[in-house]
Amino acid sequence: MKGKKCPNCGSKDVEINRKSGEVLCRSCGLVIEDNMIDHSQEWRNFEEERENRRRTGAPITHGNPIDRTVISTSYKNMSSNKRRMFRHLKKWQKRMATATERNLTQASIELTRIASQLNVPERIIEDAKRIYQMAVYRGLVRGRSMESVLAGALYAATRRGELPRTLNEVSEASGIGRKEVGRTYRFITRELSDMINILPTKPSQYIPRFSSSLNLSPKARAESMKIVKKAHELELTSGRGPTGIAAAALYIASLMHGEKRTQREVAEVAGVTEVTIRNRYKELVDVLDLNDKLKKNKRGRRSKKEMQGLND
DNA sequence: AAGACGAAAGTGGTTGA
DNA sequence: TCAACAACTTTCGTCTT
Repeated sequence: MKGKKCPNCGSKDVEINRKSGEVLCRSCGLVIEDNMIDHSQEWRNFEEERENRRRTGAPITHGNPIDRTVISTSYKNMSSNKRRMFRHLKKWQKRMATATERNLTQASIELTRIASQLNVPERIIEDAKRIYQMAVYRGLVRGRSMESVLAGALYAATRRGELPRTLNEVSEASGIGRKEVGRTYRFITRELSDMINILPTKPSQYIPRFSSSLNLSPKARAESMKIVKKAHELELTSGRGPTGIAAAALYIASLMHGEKRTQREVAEVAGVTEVTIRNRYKELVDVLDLNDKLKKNKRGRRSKKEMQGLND
């Protein structure tokens, strides 16, 4: 399988996935060949099928059939009728291909805009682009807005890149409702599960970002990391939302080091409610035996300098 | 008055029959 | 396909600082 080029972007960086029987372009995510598996597509819509195909442009399944089946340019030995027909098909082929390209260009611009609000590193933005492209080539955007799929792709990419943003954050940056982001995220990751795999996030992945949003000292941050680690060892984390655990750990750490933050403040940053923090807080304090340590610092107050830091 | 606490009812997703 | 279920949210009254 050497010398293969991606018909979409021309890159020679092509990968063969033996498990799924697909040939995948590493640069743009296009599935070039898929001989073994039939993922039955959603765009089959019986009555409306014919209409839909025309109205929505290229009937792109995973692997763009237009790129795979290049209509011959040799018109020899054809009747003039046939020739006309073939020229017609050619024209359509070109149109549909450029429509997809335009869509991807537009998406790329939009994605950059959203991502810039979240301080996401370039490599994650690129990953999100690739995920979006795969979604497009598999027809997963149909029935969804481009923005919501982008939001889902970006959320997925931040998780893959081990720098997860919360659903709240992605929702705010993209203007897509939080539930909607979650739904599309779940949908596209399920549909693309053979190409991308996403591990559950860990509370520790949120600590650095949250603690800096809360202006906590490095000492308090290290403390919260310790708490999270212990919680993990004691299996207090399974089935719980990782952001809630991170939030509670930060809250506890803030008390222990005399840098008290209110539950409200921590909840805001972590995108959970105070109730959730209280629940995790209780569990953590019970199991980790932190009661006496907390009592010592109960009078901890903020310095003026810290207050200043919060006002920007 | 602000923050913390906890009960109770509601939401949306997962799971297993 | 449906009901049971767990985690989380919303709302609200009460206690604490």
